[in-house]
Amino acid sequence: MQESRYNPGRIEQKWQKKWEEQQAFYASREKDSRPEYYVLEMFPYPSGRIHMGHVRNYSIGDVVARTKRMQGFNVLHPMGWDAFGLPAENAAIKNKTHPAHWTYQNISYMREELKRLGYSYDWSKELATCHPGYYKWEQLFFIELYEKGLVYRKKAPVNWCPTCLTVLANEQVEAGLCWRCDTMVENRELSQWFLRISDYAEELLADLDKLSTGWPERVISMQKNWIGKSRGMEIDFSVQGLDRKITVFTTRQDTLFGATFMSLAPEHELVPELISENPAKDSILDFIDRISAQEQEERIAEGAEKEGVFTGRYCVNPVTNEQMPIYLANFVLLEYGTGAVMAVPAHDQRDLEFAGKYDLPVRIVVQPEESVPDSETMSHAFTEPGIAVNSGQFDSKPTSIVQEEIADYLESLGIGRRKVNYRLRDWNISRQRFWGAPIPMIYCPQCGIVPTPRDELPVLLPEDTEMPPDGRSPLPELESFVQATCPRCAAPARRETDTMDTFVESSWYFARFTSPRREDAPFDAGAIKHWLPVDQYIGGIEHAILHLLYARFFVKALRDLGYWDLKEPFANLLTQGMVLKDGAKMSKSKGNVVDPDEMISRFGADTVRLYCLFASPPEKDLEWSDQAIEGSYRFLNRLWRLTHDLFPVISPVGPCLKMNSDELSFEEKELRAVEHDVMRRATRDMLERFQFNTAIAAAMELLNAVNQHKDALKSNKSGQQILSSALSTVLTVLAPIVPHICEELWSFMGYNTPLSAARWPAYDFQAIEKEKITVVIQVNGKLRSSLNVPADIDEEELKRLALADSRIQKHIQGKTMVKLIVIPKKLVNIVVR
RNA sequence: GCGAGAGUGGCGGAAAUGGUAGACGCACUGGACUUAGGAUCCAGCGGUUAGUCCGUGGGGGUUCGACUCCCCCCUCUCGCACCA
Repeated sequence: MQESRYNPGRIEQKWQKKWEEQQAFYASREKDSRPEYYVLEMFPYPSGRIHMGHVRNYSIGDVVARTKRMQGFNVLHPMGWDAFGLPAENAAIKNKTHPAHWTYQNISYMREELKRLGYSYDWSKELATCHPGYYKWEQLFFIELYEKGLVYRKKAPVNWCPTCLTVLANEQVEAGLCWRCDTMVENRELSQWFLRISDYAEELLADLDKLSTGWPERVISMQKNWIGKSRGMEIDFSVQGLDRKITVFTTRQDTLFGATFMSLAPEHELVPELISENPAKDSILDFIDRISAQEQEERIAEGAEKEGVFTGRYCVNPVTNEQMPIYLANFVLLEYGTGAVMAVPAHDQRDLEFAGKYDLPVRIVVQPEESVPDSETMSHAFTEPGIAVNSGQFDSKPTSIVQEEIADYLESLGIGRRKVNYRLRDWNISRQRFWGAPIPMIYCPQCGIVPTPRDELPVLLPEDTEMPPDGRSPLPELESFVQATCPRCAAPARRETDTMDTFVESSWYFARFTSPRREDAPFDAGAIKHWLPVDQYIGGIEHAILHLLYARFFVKALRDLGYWDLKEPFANLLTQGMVLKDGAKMSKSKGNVVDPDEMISRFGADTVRLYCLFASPPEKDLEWSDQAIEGSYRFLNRLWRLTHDLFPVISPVGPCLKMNSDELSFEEKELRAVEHDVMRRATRDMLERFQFNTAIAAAMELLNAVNQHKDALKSNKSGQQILSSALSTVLTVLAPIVPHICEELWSFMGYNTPLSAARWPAYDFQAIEKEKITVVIQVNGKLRSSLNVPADIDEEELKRLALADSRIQKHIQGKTMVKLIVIPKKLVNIVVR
């Protein structure tokens, strides 16, 4: 017996159980001829509880998965856990337990939370990246990449976070602060493992074009920016009195004649030699120490004073043959280009400021066409293109030409080379942490660095260890872990104790989802071919650079290891906006967190899902409102009540019922027209535009129309059928959004196959066509009247009616009609003078 | 500074290709039903008037007609930033 009151708790549990028993969302590629569709949401870190951002992300993904299924696709929709990471270590220390324990506990709690939301995941594909069955393959990739030369170890100045006690990748440093804990990052020298992502810079950049139809412009531009390609030259300058040359990178070789001094990064490798005979050596060393000791942030802070020191040496400008004093300058970065800059003060603002401070010559070599700047008084460098002057044989030519001609000239002399430079650096994946995938390398005193043999993988993370309370990784002191035998010479050796950056795990999990239990290989080749690339990827904009760039790189690197011929991981990307409360991101410190569990127990999962999708379109930020969510709850109650009220007259006729319109009454046609039009709009909004808010609005309109027409229609057979069809359409459209209540009402209406397996109906275009339509009449483009006329009215008749309209008459009387514009079925515009 | 996105009622937001601005919802107002209602139902709801006029950040322009297209400007958000 049906309850008359809407009880979300009861029905949600009921349907979740049914879906699970029936394995309704199990994805198999065997014996399935349907086209495949892979929809994936960014998997969560198992922090303990899901938050509203997850709910929004996964609700969007679930609508996509469910609509695609209804559309006849074989949908893969998996979920898993990005399970390595520092918080587990901190929690383990605090609770005197093992990070694995904390992590798996969180996973089981959060899995239940997700299940309570009714997402249509294929839980049989679930994976956790901290499981040896997962990271084993990551270790294999590491070794294969090492053997291919795409992994290397080098001593490098690294970003060290003193709070997290680990190294951070450049991408993980935001304005000089640790991305995770906002601590000021320090510079340190450490030997680290790097992935050669910079080898793929050009391909990563070029392939962004392939993504331009499926990815947001914003993300593409951020990635382009990050890769930072610039074209220019490397130019050699010989140092006077030393058999050395300094190589610079410049994009403005056309200004070479204006290069009047040289700026080096204080850490530049030639510096010791350059200053070795300088009597003021000590003060120069002091300068270097001072600058090097500066925090990264301080050194590159906006408006930081230009500072430098003269080395006492000169180099020679190869085209003017003039002496250029060599300076060390605080603003020159060792990491970019060659760590050396030819200074052209007239045409570079930084160089101009530096020249002003140290009284160095300014020589104008590019002029705008109209005016001539004065090198004595200029305060802003002229950086635009212009005409070359003071540039020998290149004079009077436009700089764009000079660019090429100087490049040719320097190349012919062998002192310069055209060069493309990228801002993208290699990816440092070493972390001095415990809770991560161990880097599978062995240090042998005789043989050096040797990979762990493949048949010894995985290098297991010890499960019986205790976390040192100071937060350091226990691995270096854990002899049972560290002690190894050299695979090459069998001598006692030591294991690498660094673990991998957790972004490595998330760089390939989407592929593992296609065959997550496979034990003899990372991927099932057939499954890869079948499912990949991900058709629709959904997640937060905060991953626009880090995660998405790494994943793209991994796909290309694994392609080069022979795993697939895939070029890109994610064909389409949807970046959803943040969930805000009181205009700000939810956070514990602000005390504006809305707890999903609490909302679910108050209103039910369907209401929470509905609100998340209705309050704004997916890409925009969503402002959480405790008041507005009640509106969503009210709507579901209305849907429930109306369906029950109509119970005596409704029957399972199917959505968008095909009927012969000629035999219907006016009201019947009206409702039927709304129904089919709503179906049309919902199809467009949900399937093509991912604008669920307007699709929901359409469903609400249809329910309003049912309510409005119900008394007139429920007394006869065809009216009842129209009502039943309209209600069925409401349920069908809303099924992907609020699946539990729709399933319940669907079965209540008498359907005996579940809505989750129903087909997305086709609407009847003719049903939408109305017999009488409203045509707007304008005079000089201003709305003056409107007419209710037959849809098939003849144009001449429409003009006649428009001109005869009394309200129109008033506006055109005594004036000359210049023009009469008729837009069929829309409007008439009378232009008078 | 460079790149991207966005400015529409009290609020969240609608308006494919230029063609009734404000769909849908929240809040609010009035009414009905009720012992009561913060439940539900019905009606109203951009501003302003006597029929009007004004309204999509501001200013120009194109057009019979502009939230939509073009130019200039302002504001906000995000990303990058002493990148040579």
